[in-house]
Amino acid sequence: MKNDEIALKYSPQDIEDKWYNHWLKMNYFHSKPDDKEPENRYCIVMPPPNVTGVLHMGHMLNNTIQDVLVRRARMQGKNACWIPGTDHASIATEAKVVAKLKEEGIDKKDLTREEFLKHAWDWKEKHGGIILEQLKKLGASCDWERTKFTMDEDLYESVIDVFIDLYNKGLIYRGVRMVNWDPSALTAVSDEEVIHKEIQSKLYYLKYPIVGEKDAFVTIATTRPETILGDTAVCCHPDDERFAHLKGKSVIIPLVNREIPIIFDEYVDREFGTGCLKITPAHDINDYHIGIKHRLPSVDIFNDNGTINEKIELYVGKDRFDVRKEIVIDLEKSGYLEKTEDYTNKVGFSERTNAVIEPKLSLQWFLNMQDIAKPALDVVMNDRILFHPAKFKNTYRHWMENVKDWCISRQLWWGQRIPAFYTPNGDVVVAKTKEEALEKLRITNYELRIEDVKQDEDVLDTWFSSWLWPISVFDGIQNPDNKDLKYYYPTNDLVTAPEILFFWVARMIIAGLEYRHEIPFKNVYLTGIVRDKLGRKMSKSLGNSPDPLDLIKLYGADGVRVGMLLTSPAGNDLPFDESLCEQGRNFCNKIWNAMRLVNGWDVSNTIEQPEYAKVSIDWFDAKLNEQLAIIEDHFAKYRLSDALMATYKLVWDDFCSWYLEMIKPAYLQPIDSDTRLITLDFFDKLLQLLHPFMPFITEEIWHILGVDDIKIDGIDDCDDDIIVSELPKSGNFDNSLIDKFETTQQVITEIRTIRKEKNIPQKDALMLFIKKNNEQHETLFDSVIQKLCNLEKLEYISEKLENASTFIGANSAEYFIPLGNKIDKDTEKTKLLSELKQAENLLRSTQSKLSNERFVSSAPEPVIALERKKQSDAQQKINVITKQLEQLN
RNA sequence: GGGAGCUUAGCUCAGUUGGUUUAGAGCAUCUGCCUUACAAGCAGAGGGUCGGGGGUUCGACUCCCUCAGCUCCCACCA
Repeated sequence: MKNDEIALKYSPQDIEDKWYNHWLKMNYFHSKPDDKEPENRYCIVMPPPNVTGVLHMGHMLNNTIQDVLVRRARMQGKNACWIPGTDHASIATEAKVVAKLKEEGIDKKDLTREEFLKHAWDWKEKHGGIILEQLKKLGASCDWERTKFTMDEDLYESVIDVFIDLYNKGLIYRGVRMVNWDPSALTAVSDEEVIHKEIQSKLYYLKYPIVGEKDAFVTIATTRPETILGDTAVCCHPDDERFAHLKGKSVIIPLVNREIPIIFDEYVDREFGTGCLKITPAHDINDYHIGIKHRLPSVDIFNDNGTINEKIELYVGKDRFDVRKEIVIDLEKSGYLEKTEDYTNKVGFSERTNAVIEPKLSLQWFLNMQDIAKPALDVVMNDRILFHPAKFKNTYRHWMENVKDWCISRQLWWGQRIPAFYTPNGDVVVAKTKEEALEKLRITNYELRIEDVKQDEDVLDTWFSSWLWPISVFDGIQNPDNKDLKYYYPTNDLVTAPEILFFWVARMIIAGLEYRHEIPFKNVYLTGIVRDKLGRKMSKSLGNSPDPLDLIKLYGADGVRVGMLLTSPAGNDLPFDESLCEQGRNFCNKIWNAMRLVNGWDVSNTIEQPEYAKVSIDWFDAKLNEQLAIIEDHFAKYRLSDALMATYKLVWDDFCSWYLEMIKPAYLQPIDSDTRLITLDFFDKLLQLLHPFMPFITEEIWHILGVDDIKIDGIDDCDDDIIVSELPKSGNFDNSLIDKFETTQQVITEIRTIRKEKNIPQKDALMLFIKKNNEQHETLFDSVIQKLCNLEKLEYISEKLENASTFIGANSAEYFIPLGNKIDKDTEKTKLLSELKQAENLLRSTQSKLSNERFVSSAPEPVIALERKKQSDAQQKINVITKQLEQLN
């Protein structure tokens, strides 16, 4: 393509869809098992986003990282597979569906389970997968043919099978748990849906008369006086001497007039309140456990809607808050209220209805985690699974060592329904179908009919399906020997957020070890949270999150990807700022313009390769290989931001600012063909290196600079797309070349500074005279200095030059640029004096070290040698400066 | 209340088992340039007593103690 056909600025909108469709058409994203060895296979399973969700910045970061990893693996010749999918997210999705129905005037309570699920599936069909379509705009190279959904038939069945299996192993049981009951919505809500707020409330001190002792009381403090209706004991600390005399006694509940025992338990905090606690097992989880320990009865005082139930003889049918007011008055009247104090405590509110949450005991399904968690702890502690960054190992261990049983039932309809079946008299069996359940139940009750059998109404926790994800996407639960599973499992990398380390990552490891006897992934890359400038988490409810698709429109997908990755080392939060995307876009444009430069050259086969081009090529070749090794190392350590930054600097600074300036021919002059070819080769390698980060622009430029004779669908040379090209590998390089050029760069910078100070335009040629003061002086890059600084002459001299601007380079070489009357002795002198001061400081610090006996005797030899070299360098420099100063005077 | 982590330039972060410089990078800032690849740019420059204090050491951003501030996780007190 000719330059006059190429846009002056990179325009992502024109090419992104073109290339994405092309990649899809060529089926590059699709992977199937082949005969490659395990080390040449690469697989990531995407953390499935909520099926009805829309793309937010967190997804952008997470999926950009995965795409970088999978594209790099693909270019390393691995059979790379990235499996996408969505999660049914039972709570969130059900809430959305309920809200949508409400808008239509439909109340969930008026629907049957089947009717509701029909609505939910309709919603899923309509909105499900929008998020996956959005990921395509980002450039995500997922194997879309393998897209899964956690409620797909096979994944659904896998969950049921696992439940049955764990039940049969005796690991799943039913138990009582305190749930967060929303008396307004009449449902239990999850911990995540409870908002804790600080509330100004009161602490009521109530007097309980002691049985058999006249006018003797024990005082307890409570924030919820209405719950005395459900008291079944009063509890003190066994070592608390104040209450020692109460052992074996009992008290009367005020107003209720029920006698309850005084018990002793170390749970009680002696410092709080009166040191004496009332026990209400039905309405507090701690009280519940104390109740079990001390075999106390449990008195449930509330109806589901938060009113007092009929079993309680007082205040029946009245609301809990009304009762609180009334009971305080009644207690006071009867003389049982000792005092009230202001008190601040935290109260849970329902996120959905804003009702005060009532802790309520209920029967739930649990998974015993004790034994199955152990191996999952080991594989992380012994580094079979690596966390990036490793600091999360601590948090993981802490959790796994204190693991609690997992409550896996949820009072919802959207999800995998628990395969437990009940008879009218309360017998329970676990079975795959109702028919199977009936069969089992008939063993003891052969008269039972199918309509007598009722399935559990609850569904399983969403995580109980996602913990199987790395296995179930391959149908590995139902088909443990299938080819895909054997090929791709264990997967390589998992990219996710630290917030769900326990909810999800730990449980996947547990499931992997339980069902495959093998870890599910080898590396876990933990991303941070995307925050706004004020440090707040970006969220839809705060409205502080930009729409990722708008950003892509503005800056291009590549620009946004670079922006996301620039400041997000693994495990660190990402303080997002749109200017980061701007930086990404600017980088695209820089690469684009470098392409326009290289693409626009006329080539000559007759002119010889200039000396400056030869050395420049040697230098850049060394630099490239040096940086390739560094970038490979960054990737090996999962330091993606560092890898990107190293690439960024290699392209922008080393290639564009130095190399291209060094080799580019004068205006309208042709370039020799050798230099052009090698430059194109460098460019290709850089594009390949950039491709995982910036897939679109690199594919476009790859084709513009590539051979352009074959065209398919208007696209050049289809067999040779960068996405499937072979990534360059680091090779040997001459390190001394890099060092030598570094001193050259310093010389060039000094000359540019002089030009700037003296206001000499670049087009005015200068003369440079150099006085070597050391045999080590390097002349290799003189031709480059001459070219970049526009020197008409570069000459070595043995005597100092007057009326020249001077500076001192490496090895104390003196550089002179004759400027005639432009020289101002005073400024030259100040310059020299400040350099002298620096050199003297260095000399002093080295001398003090070297004169220290103990330093010389205990420091290792190389350290001392270095110090000696610093000393002699400083000394030499001081001598040179001193002489120059003498001449100025 | 328990646990983990963090504190280096205006911002975001590197700094590997203490000794490669006079502690680095990107962005931002300042100065000069519309120099025919690129003003979404070029060239140059400035900026840090490495949170405070103490200790170990010939030598500390790096190791130990202590104080202060911030963050996250878990559990929540009637």
